[in-house]
Amino acid sequence: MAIKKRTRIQDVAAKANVSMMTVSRVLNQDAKVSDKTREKVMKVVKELNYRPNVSARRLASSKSFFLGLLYDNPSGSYTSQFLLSALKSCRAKGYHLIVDECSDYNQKTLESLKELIEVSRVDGLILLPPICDNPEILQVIIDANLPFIRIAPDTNLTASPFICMDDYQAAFEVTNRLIEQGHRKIGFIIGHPDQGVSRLRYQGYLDALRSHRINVPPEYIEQGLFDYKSGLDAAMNILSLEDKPTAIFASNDDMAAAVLSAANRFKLDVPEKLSVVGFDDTQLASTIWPHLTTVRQPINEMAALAIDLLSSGKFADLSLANKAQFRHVLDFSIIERESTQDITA
Amino acid sequence: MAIKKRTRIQDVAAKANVSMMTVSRVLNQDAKVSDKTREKVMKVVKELNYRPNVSARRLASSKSFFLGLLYDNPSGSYTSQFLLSALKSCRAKGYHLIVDECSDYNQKTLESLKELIEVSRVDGLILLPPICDNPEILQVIIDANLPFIRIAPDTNLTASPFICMDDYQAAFEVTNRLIEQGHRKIGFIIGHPDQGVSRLRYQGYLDALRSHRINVPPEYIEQGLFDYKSGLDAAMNILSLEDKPTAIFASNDDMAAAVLSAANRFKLDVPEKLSVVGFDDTQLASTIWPHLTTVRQPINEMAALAIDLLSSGKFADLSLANKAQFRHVLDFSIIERESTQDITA
DNA sequence: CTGAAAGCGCTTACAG
DNA sequence: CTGAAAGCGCTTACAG
Repeated sequence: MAIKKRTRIQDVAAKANVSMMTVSRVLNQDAKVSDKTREKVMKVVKELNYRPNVSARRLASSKSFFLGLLYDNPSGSYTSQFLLSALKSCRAKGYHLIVDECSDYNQKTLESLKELIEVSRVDGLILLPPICDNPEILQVIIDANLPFIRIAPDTNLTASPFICMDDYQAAFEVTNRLIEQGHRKIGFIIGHPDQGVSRLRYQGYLDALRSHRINVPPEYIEQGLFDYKSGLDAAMNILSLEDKPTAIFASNDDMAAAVLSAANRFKLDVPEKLSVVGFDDTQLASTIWPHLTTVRQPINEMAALAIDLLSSGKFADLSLANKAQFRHVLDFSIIERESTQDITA
Repeated sequence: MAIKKRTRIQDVAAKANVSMMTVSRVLNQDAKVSDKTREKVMKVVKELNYRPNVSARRLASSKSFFLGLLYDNPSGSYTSQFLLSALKSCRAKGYHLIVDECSDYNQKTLESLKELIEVSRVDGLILLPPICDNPEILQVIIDANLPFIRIAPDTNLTASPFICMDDYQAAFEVTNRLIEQGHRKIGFIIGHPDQGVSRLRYQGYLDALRSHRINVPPEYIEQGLFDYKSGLDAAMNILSLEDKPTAIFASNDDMAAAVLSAANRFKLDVPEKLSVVGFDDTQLASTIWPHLTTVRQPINEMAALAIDLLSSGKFADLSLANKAQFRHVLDFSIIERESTQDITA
């Protein structure tokens, strides 16, 4: 089979009657090209369907066209969904994503990170929660003077631009929704104490209750760890109470799934006897029965934005001074499914 | 901050008193180097912690050091687990993985694949089921004369080396286990008809019953599609029967989760009144309650092996003549959890 | 078995 | 605003 030669920058230059340099400048958004030349070049680029050779570009330039993604928990569907989106965005932008797992945080993690910076020479880094709040890791990245973006960070909010959703508002609204549906006795399972979103969701829940002058007994509130087991323990405690709540809001879907199981053990039909709300809208939410009412996180959008910020030179301008570019709060939505019910009737 | 210069092949060559070429040969496993020279070079490589620059290598050589992964279903935890492992293995071998989604199979899919081959110039491809059985896709890859490995293929078994587990044997054994536990009335939910593993699992179930001379009424067997909804429909049908089974074996975990929900609706306690078995040991299996008894697929091992075969030059030797290298059947294991119970007592 | 030269396809740095 | 030269760090192809 004859192997088709890939179009090179030279081919474009020849056909457009300019030098390679000019083509290179056009492609790299260099300002110093006349509009006329730029258009001429772009026309040929499209005709020839030219796509720069990433390896040559990487070799010649100071940029590596690698981006790194650091994550903690490989099993979470949050992580894998984010990863898939990030991979897709990177490919579209001619970058490659290097993924590094940082669970079991230890000295090796830091060495692995340093290798990512020094050997792979990533141009930028994305940190998922909760690794994005680890001070030692942040310090290494800051020392290397590397651009990085954090997803839903909790601390050091001025250390880097970050992307998040309004966890507080989402929890507030979904709690409000339960109240609208007639619920007054609403239990809550708090998320993992290491994650900032846990506090935000908890506060949203509390404030929604307060704004309706609803008091909730302390036994209705349990600490969880974002996993199924902790959710089950918490739910068993709450549902063992003499005076049971009519609804339980769990800080993520995994724990909400556990609430479903606990309700089952207590022979409490969901949603007839107990409404259950989760958070995240992971795949689990529409896998278990009844399907969970939950809050959808814009995971794909977060990933795409992170890659976009890091790959487009925009990052250089970012600073605390430039607030608008610094903090990105994306929209969530509340998904009502079969696990909640209006009890005003 | 002073940027540390990366060690280059020249640095190694200089320190080892040989030419760059010799270092290159040692690193690329070229046979024609004396043992003495090889050792000398390797010693320096280790001392300097030299790691070749992938981009330079890629640019100079005919290999791209890119591997492609084609998958269908992005939401399956099977897919994401495979992906994560493959990513890890690739990085360890100096390769990069380009991931391409082929769901909604259409003309665009083929074009995207051609781009992967012609523009990205992948050195090899991994196909996940069921895309690995698509004849048009296979034809494109074969025409391009590209090495590829399929995971759990159903058809065209001689078209490429493949990796799988013994789905038949696993289904046989897990059904046997149910029989040992006293179950005689065992329902079954078949997997998606497009996937070869569905038939293998079904056959394993049938043969286990037959080997114990157990007859099962046809109403105990339902067709599913590997998703929750189809599993729910199937389970509702089976559990609506007057003479209910004491156990249901679903062809994957998602459908087994649905059986749990259906049992719940019929007020059948699991495992007291109904034992439930899944397949795959995805995260879901240990998330829902009760935790599922299921078959663990060696997903991580499959991914690592696929990358290993494609990245090590071994592939060139592979052919039908070399059977041992052609068909890789990895070990499974049966995981017993809380969804099954012995009823002989 | 080992090496000197050329080149992969880009960008950097310097000119004009 | 545009271009000619040099070089990124490797490997291929050719010598010896």
